[in-house]
Amino acid sequence: MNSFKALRKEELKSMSDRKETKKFKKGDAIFREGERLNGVYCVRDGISKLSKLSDNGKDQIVKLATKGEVLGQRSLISSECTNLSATALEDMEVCFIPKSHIEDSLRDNALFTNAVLKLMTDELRIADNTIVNMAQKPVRQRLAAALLYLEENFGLDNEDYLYLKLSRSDIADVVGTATELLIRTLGAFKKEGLIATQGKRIKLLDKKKLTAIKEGLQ
Amino acid sequence: MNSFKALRKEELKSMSDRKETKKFKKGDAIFREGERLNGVYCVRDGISKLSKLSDNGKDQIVKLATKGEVLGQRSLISSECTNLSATALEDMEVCFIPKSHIEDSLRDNALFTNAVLKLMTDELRIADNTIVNMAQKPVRQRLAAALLYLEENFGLDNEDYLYLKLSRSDIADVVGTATELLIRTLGAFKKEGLIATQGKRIKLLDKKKLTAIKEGLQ
DNA sequence: CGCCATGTTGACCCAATTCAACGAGAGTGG
DNA sequence: CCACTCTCGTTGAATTGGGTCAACATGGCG
Repeated sequence: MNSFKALRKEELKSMSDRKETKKFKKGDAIFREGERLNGVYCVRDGISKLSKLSDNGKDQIVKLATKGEVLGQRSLISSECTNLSATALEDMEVCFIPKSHIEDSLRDNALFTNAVLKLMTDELRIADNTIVNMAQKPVRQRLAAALLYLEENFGLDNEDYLYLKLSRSDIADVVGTATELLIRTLGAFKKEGLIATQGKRIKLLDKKKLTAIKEGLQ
Repeated sequence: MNSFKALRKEELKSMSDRKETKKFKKGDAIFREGERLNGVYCVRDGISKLSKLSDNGKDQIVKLATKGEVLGQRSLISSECTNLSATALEDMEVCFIPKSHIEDSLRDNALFTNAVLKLMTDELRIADNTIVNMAQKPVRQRLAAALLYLEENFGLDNEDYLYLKLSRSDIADVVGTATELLIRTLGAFKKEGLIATQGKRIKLLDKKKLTAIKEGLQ
């Protein structure tokens, strides 16, 4: 899933030479909506959220990006300001790859370009599906989907709780609803025995039923 | 906006030689969600909708594609079944370009690949914005946005009505709501003097106010 | 220990869906 | 040319879903 696998050895070496490794603390902004980037950020460790502020002042999380994923490539390819903000959800280690490197590889390395292209088409498919979900499905279904997604992509900690500990309001921003309703819906899931919570931590107890809910069968 | 501009003359010629021109009548399916395509469709004339069926049985229109736009390239690049259905909204003329041609050009013509890549990033930005709108904005705002979009992209007929005459339920599928609410919201706009209607035809009367509504200022 | 951010709950209100009914135009077959 | 039916547009009323505001709890952290 990492387009950088397609880079030739020399390119990789040349990138490693020049790359800066930056560290971000939990909560730090990697970049903000509307900034002009002069490179991309490749996540070496930690998890970040990509979000966009709506007119009404609320954030919508569009994507969660983790190790190996690249932030900001879109803005770079279309040479526009960033459409999204990137924020660290954990302490992160990120390496910065200057614009010129990416441009060179896009021009000279067809394998790389095709890998990026494939990534984009995958993201586009996901985005289309998300549009349908947001437009057509109630919060209960979207929350079930989000919880399963969090387990699928970020796994569990050593006590079987979801590894990624999002704040309630971050989960609400993923689902696209108000924090209060998110909490109430989590409460409903708990009452139904689908999840358990301890503080902000969440454990999935009945993935079958959650899947059924996600698909609108309950 | 057309990635085919980046094709070399020989490629274009070779494509023209082999291309089949297909005609579709209003309402015809060009392809359906889940089909496997062995080529892409380039719209020569007419307008089509790209839509996806949600679990709950309702359609969501994700994109409207018109002259010069290409349908099905995503499925082809990621070699998957189509994620969306394409349906003719008017009588259409479409030319089919077989898979092998696209693959050849993606392999050999970096200019073409980069053009497609740029297209994808643009669509991805639009998709992200749509996600935020669907998740965060009420129907009234989304409808105002949709009407302005229809004027912007498809223009007016000779009586200043929106050129593209969508059925109420198609507009509802663009906005992501039920037909009844769509009609009521149109009614509200009419009462406020923002639009006029004659049968299914719609005329925008006050684009400033519509823009304000779209942005959540009213 | 106190403070501030976050989590939680209740109550109220508005937005949106749903079901049901009716009207109007567009074929279609008699 | 007229019923006939079918789809589409429209309206009403009932119900549910979701958002908002306000209050209060809790829990890390200086």
